[in-house]
Amino acid sequence: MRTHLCGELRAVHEGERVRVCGWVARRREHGEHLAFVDLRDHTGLVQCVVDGSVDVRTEWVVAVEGTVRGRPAGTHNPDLPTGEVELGDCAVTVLNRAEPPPFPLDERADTDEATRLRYRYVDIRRVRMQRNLRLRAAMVAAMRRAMDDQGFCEVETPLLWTPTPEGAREFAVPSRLHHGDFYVLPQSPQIAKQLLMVGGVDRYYQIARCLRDEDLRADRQFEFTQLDIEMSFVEPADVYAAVSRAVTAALAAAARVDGGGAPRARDAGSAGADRSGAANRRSEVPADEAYRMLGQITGSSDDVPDDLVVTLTWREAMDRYGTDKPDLRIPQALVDLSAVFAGSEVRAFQAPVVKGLRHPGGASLGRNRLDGLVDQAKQLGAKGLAWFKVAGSVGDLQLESPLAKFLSDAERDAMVAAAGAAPGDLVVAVADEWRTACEVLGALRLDLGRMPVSEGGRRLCWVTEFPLFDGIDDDGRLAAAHHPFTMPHPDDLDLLGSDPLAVRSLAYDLVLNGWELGSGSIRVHREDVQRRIFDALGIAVEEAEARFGFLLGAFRYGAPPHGGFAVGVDRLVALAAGEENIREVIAFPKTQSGTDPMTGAPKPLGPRQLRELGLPPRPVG
RNA sequence: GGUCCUGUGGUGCAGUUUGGAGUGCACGCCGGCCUGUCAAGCCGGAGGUCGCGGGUUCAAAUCCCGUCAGGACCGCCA
Repeated sequence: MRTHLCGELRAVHEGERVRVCGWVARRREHGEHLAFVDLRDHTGLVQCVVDGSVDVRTEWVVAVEGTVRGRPAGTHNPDLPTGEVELGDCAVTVLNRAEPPPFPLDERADTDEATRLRYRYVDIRRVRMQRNLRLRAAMVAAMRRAMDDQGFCEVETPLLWTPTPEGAREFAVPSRLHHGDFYVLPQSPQIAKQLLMVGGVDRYYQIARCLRDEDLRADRQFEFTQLDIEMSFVEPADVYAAVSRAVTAALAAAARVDGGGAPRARDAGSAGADRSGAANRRSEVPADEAYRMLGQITGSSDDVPDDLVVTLTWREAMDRYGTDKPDLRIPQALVDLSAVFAGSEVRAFQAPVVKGLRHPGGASLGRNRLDGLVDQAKQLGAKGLAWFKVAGSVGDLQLESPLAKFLSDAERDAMVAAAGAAPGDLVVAVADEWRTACEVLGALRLDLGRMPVSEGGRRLCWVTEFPLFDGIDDDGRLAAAHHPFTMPHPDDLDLLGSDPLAVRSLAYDLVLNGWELGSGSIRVHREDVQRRIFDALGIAVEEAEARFGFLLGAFRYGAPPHGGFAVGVDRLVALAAGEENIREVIAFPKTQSGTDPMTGAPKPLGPRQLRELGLPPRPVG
């Protein structure tokens, strides 16, 4: 039906008679003797010249047969890759008419997302979505290649799984053959992949769809995709290495797609897409930056600053950034002011820990903004927030603050020094339990320093040694931070009985610019250790058998030491695409309330179907 | 479950603070003109339940209450 793609036509094709197919991006008519039709397909846009009038409209589907020719002098279009040439002597065949699109496909337009989702099939025709979907495909292909090259075996695991009362809420699927019983859709292939290790697969991966019935966010959909990995006979460093190769391969592939490889999706559609705000929000990763990162992550390059990729323990991350997923693009870190205020008369500072944060230039913040910060701190669980505007000059500092008159000169100078503050800065401080103080200031740090995803470069870090347990759950029992099969840190095994909350684990996260890209752990493979963890969690033997029987059973038949990881593909692609939310890299996402404006899902089931599934009829009213 | 933002012809906005006629801008759409445009240009035209419901008022896009939808976040979540 076609001989060429629109976006590939160049001067080398001059003289060739070609046939291209696509959608009418625009039509420019100059009376009855001359008309221009810009034809668009997924590779780009080419100008077709019709000697006469032509009955086509925007978004009609047409085939154009024409002769490639150089454009007359002075009519080249430098905004188009095909701008040196055009199709002349065109014969236009209308393959299908189309109603005017419900919103402009032009990249400059900024359309309400609900409308875009309702007509997603039209939205996908736009350059942005074409580019994002191709970027995603290229990154997934690169990850597959990286895993294959490292000797991993791709295995599919069931979508119809068994309920496991652990972790996230699950989507339930009623059984037609066993009324009253349910399958669930997997939150992740976690248990299945561990069984594959028992099965001797040794190195497993899967581009796996995961489903969690939890409230949606900019970075969370009901269904999302993970590069799921599990490996036998490994230590954490082996997992880091395997994951790093896949992630850096994906980022390098993204750089190639985005940074100059052919075809360049951004050239499709309208000319001059660079002028659009939407286009400017995207980041273009130059290939050399991706390779620089690759060198960093694998440790194979010496000429890059060490802080591009860092490894932090969970405790360090909390202490310095107040979160387990630090955005390292923000230079400010939390500082400990406990020593400064150890003997303070300020009652508010008499707490286990006083932490501070410098906000450069923050002395200019108005009272409203400051009150807002105080409210925010309280909402996050702090008893209050102290703020100090630093004024004066070095050697003669003054503080502007409700608390200023209660501070001694020594305290004032020590605080300013500890915070690294200078006149014109703001210092905020929280006195509380260590974790609360860190988390509150961590949230404020993000609020004060947040930047668009496409700015500030890419700052990857591994966060390691997460706590094994994460406080007390609603039933008064200890809760597993990761999942109950996470291996305790070998140095902390003795604390399992005495001080479980202090036990570190061999669980780790990969974090990029404040986004949690993935997480994993070394798993428990020995029954005695597993029993001690269940003991600490308050899970009786019978209960453990009931909930995880088949896994524990499998572990009795020769479980190798193993561990793994899962990379959030949607988030990785979104970051590479410079998108603020993952819906932009998913073809058919759900809205925040979990609906699909295009299909109308979720919808009621008919009475016959309900009966077959053994479900009660829908209540009326 | 909660906090905040948004909702005005097909699209994107202004108008809402301080109530006074559905007023305006840009794009698109329809018709006409136009032989080198490329976000074509020029002329004309059509198109509105100001998300929905209630209240206050002589009068509501505007103020109040409720509700729905979309989004950001908290809770929740590997």
